[in-house]
Amino acid sequence: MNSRFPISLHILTLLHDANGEVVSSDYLAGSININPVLVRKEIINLRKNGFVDSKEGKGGGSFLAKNAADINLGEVYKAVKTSNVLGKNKNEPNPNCPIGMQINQHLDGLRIDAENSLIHSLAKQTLADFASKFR
Amino acid sequence: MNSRFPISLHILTLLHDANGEVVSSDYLAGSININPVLVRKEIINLRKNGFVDSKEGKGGGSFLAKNAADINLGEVYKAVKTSNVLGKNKNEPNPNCPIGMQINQHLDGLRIDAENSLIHSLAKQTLADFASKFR
DNA sequence: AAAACTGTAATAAAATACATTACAATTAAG
DNA sequence: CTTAATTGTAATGTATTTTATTACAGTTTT
Repeated sequence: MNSRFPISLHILTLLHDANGEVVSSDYLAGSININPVLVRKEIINLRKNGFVDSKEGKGGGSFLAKNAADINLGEVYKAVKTSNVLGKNKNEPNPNCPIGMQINQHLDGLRIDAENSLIHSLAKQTLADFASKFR
Repeated sequence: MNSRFPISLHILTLLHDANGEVVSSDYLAGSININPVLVRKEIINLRKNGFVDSKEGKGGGSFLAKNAADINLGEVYKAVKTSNVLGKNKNEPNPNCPIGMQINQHLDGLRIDAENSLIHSLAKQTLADFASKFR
């Protein structure tokens, strides 16, 4: 598992806190404690998903592109998710085994349900809700 | 993300299918298409959790130690889970940043809820239910 | 023109996951 | 009582994924 979700949410929370002011990738990276290049890559994704926008050049940086109340954490999860929640074996199971030949379709069923529950749980909170927990 | 959940569930399904007969790690590995040593390691964990038992020596192998109707998939998940569902950054966020200093506790809150939903979703099915989908 | 940024590619390092080899210990069966 | 089949386990190697680093072109502000 990578740490894209915590990183993205950390970025969004900092941007929310900045109240519309642009924030540099160096500042974000300093709070998260990771390399600024990773932050910029993650911001590309957040931008692609319409959560943030950025300004190039001196004094540039990123800022929220939507109201924090209109970003729910389920959407954030969907925007960053790469791997399967339940894990996935990349070796094909034995097609000559009656169990092996069918298991992937049944595992997929489980995964879809599990992922929906997880997203549903996250979607109960917006970025505004999450940010309001900080004091 | 590793593939311990699919591997464990595959093992359990095969053992269920074997109707109490012992099944060798070589046979299990052949259906899953992974190395038998990995299967044996995974079986150690399944045994530790009371799901299976094994017999050493010639003609040995593993078998279910509980009724398949008494193993729910949420328990299986809990038995194999290693990583955090939402991912976790192992670098400590900046303790001098008001957001950085508090974010982990709030991420933990999210993770607990998300993980509970996921486990709850899996717990709707027992191994018997899962195995009954194969035909 | 200089400075402070973003965007992006390329490469390296570190961490994790999986595979393989090897062999001792156990058990069954002739 | 020897052989064969199996588990248990350690040690090591390989592949994959994740993160970090370096470098620099392009953009914008001052």
